[in-house]
Amino acid sequence: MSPDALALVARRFAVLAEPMRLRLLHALFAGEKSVNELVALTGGTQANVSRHLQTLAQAHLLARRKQGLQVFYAIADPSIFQLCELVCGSMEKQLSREAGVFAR
Amino acid sequence: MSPDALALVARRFAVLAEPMRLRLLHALFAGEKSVNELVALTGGTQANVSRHLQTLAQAHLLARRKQGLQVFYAIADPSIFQLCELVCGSMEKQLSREAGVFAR
DNA sequence: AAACTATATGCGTATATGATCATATAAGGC
DNA sequence: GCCTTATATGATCATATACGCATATAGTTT
Repeated sequence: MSPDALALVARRFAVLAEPMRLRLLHALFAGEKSVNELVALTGGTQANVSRHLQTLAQAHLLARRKQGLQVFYAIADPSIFQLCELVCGSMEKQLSREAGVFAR
Repeated sequence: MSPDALALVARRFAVLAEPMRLRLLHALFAGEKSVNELVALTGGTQANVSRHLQTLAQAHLLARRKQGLQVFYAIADPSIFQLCELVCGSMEKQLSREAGVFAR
């Protein structure tokens, strides 16, 4: 495994390592949304949401589509879905005997 | 998705977002190894390797086994293998037309 | 017990990155 | 052209964390 490849994989994980970005991805699971919609759905500030969307787009996880005044973002890398399933599944197992954070 | 759950998933990704930790996981793909072996394999300092191993163990990704003077670490969460396959596969697609970082 | 080996940890520093505020850019309506 | 709306970005601050050095702990050998 070359150092370059390692750095790229690490970067990919780092992009996924922020709660607000996970919130945004989760909100986009249902389909394409505008920045304003995402601001409303996540409860973040406009500036912060915009920045995180840019981070996700630069990582090629989101696609950006401009239409008039609005910018629409959508999930561009379907492997995200499997990734989340995998991680959530693994963590449910780990926490199965502890408090039911994932339960409800 | 509760904020608690999001924070936990984000934490899981953060643990995987460091090149040295990925190096250690990669080295452990072949099976259990002592800290000294991992120091030799990764080229890191003993202190740094020890710290990263602790981080991975606290995240329940590695199991720790003490035997005499040595401590052996091994992959405890098999979902790691699928995770890496998934991410690497996704990135190969993304980079397929660019420089062959993953090629060789 | 003293010396040695393997591993872990406290501390200081450098760097990265997230949040906020204010402002800039871009596009549409008047 | 001017005003409004939607989004992006520059500057700053606060926080997190990786690394290196030195040292502590645990276990072995003699």
